Amino acid sequence: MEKITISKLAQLASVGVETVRFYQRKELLREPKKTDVYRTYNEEDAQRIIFIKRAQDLGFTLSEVKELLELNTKPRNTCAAVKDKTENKIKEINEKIADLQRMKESLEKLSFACDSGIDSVKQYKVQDCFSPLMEGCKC
Amino acid sequence: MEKITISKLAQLASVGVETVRFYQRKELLREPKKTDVYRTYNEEDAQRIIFIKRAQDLGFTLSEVKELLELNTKPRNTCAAVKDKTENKIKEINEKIADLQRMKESLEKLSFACDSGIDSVKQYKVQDCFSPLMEGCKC
DNA sequence: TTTGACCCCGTACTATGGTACGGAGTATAT
DNA sequence: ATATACTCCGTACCATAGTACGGGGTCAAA
Repeated sequence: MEKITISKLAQLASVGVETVRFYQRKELLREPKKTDVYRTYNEEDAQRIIFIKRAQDLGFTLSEVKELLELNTKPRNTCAAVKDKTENKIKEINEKIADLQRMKESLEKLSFACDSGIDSVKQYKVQDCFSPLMEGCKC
Repeated sequence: MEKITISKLAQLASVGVETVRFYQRKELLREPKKTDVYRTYNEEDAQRIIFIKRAQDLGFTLSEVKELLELNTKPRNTCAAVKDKTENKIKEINEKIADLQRMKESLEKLSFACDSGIDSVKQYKVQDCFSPLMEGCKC
């Protein structure tokens, strides 16, 4: 098995070398032991970076991702604390999904309006179109 | 009806005055006519800002939000073009929802593992926990 | 042994989305 | 008429998430 250098790791995880170094500075990724002069990584490191990227795509910030990653790796986290944080993240995700669903419905309405011709689209103002997003707003 | 000044607008939309000015510079918000020396806003301006904020929360960048807002306001947008952009946004949203759903399932697994006690949680490594997120990855 | 590709490290620069600051004018209440 | 609160404008600064750069060391093949 070949040694995984930083550039190989970056390649495996589809990020830049600088991004790997950046994640290490931010303590999102461990600083691997230097067997000789150079750092040697393993597959878990690659998986970790891929995880970070995915979570980021879902709208989590790097510090939130860090939290997620630490949920079950820090020994001081009691079972209850882990469950608590996890449940909070689930709630956040549920809210995001609900918002996206509303947004989607609005866009579908707009798309449908497009089928009936330009005039009906013109009548369909932004504020009307996205009104489900504005629910509960009294301004 | 009272005049809506910039600070009132900011208050209505729960943002800072500087944010309003920033959105104007970015052309996300119109520069209102100055009836006298000061700018006077209306309720639509407030709704627009609230919309921007909501869309942002869903993971849209300001330039994406701008696109969304321009979907049906620019007269040059033909019906077909509007529909096209709209459909693309719907696809994006569907992908985001699917990702969030997977993430949620993973977190629910973790939460469930917590119920069985600390040992099973400890055995539940990050990479295992979030494995649904890693599907289709061969590294 | 030298050339090219890679590594190390620190520092600087970029874009996004604001936030703050400072000097000047205006509006209003006392 | 003067305080103070608000407006205007430009510019500078901040955090986040990288990206680039430059000077040096190392390694492996020709």
